[in-house]
Amino acid sequence: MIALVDCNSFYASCEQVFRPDLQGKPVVVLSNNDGCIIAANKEAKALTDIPMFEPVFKIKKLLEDNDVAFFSSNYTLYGEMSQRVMNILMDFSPAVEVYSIDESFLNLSGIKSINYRKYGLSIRNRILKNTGLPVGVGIAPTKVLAKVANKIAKKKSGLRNVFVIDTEEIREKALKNTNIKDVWGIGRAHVKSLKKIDVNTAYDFTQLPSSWVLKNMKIVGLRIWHELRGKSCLEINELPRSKKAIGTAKSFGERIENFDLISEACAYYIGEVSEVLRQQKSCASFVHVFLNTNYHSKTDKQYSNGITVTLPVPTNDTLVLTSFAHQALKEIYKPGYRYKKVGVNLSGLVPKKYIQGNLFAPVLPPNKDGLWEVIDHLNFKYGKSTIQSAHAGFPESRKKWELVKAHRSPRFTTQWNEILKIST
DNA sequence: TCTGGGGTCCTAGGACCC
DNA sequence: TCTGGGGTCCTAGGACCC
Repeated sequence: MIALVDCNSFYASCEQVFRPDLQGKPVVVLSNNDGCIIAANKEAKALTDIPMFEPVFKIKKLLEDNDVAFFSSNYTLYGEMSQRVMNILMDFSPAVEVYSIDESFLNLSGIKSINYRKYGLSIRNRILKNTGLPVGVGIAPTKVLAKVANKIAKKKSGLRNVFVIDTEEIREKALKNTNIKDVWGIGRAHVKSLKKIDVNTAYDFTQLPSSWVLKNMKIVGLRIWHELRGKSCLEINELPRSKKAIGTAKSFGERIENFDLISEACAYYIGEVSEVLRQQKSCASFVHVFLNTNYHSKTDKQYSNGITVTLPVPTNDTLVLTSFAHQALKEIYKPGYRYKKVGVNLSGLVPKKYIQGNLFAPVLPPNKDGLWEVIDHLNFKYGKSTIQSAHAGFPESRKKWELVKAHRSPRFTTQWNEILKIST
C-alpha cells in the first residue's frame, strides 16, 4: 500500500500558521510580481469563484470587498516549512518520495499488521500538532489510486482528511465519484478527447479497451489506466535524481529597454542557477538565453528570441557562464523593444567528476572549485549575494528589474531579525 | 497599466550508420 | 515498373505536473 500525504492549500496554510488572527478567514497567495493568484485556502475558494491564476488586477475589487488577506509568495518560508513536514514523514515510512514542495508518497508495504486508517490519522495528527499545517492522507495500492483517495479525503466531510481504498467495492465507488479531469496525469488535452467519446469519470476510463488507450494516449495513458485498475506501474523513487536542466526566468518589475540592465538581470540569474548546479556537483555543457516582450500587450511591438551556446568544456563557474550568457544575450537583443523577461537555462548537465576535455579547445581553465566552495558557503552563512559577480549589479540598479513583492510576510523561520515576536 | 515559475517524460521525424 | 533491413542519436513540440 502507498500513502499520499499532501498539505492543504500549502502556501496559504503556511501564512496562517504565523497569523492566528487569520484562522477561518479567506487567504490567497500571489505569484512573483504579485501577478496572479497561485494559492487560496478553502475559505477563499468557497467565497466566490476566485479562479486560480487569475490576474490580480482583474479581481482586486473582489478581494477587497470580501476582506481577503493576500500575501506575496515567500518561498523561503514555504521551503523551510516543507522540510519540517517531510522530516516528520520519514518517521512513518522508511521509503518516502518527496514529490513536490507540499506532497510525498510513502511506501507502507513493509509495515506489518497495520490499520491503514488509524495510521493515516496519526500521520495527519502529528503533522498538525508539530507544524500547524493541515494535511490530507490517501492510502491505496497504487500511486494514482492514492491520489484519488487523497482527493476524496480532502473533499468529503466526516473523513477527518484520511481515506483508504483497500477493497474492490471501495475502489469502484471511488472511481465512479471521480471526475476524469481530476485524475493525476490526465490534463486538459486528454479530457477533451475523452469527453468526446463520453468518458466522464475515472471509472468510465478504466472500462475503455487498453488498445484504445495505448493508441490515443500512448504509454503514459496506459500506465494510468493500469494504476486505476489496481495494477501498480509507477514506482516510489526515494532518491531525488539530479536535475537534467536548471533554469530561471522572471518577469521584470517594470518593462526594460536598456541592454545593460537586462544583461545585469541575466548575470544575476546565472549566479542563481550556477549555485544550484554546484550543489548537485554537476557542470553544464550548454547555456540557453532567451528574451521576450510582454505578449499580453496589444500596443507594444512584440519580439522574442533565444539562443543556445555550446560551452567548449562543461563548467559550473559562475564567471565563465556569465561571460558566455552575456555574449549570447548581445546576439539576440534588439533595441527599441520594451522587454518583460530574460531567462537562462543550463543543460547537458554532467557530473563534475566526469568532465570530458576538449582536444580543440584552449587549455582547460584553472580549477577554481575551492574558491566557489568558499563563496557559496559565505552566501549561505551571511545571505544571498553577499559575494557575487559585479556584472550582476548593485542593489540600486537591481531595483529597476527586480520582482515586485509588495505583500511578503516575514521570513519567520530563517532570519533572526524577522523572527515572530509575541507581546503580552 | 497590471497577466508566474520550474520542471519531467514521451513521441515523431530527420539524419545518420552498417 | 520493380530499389533492404536493422539500428542509433538528436531535436522540437506536446502534454503534463506542482
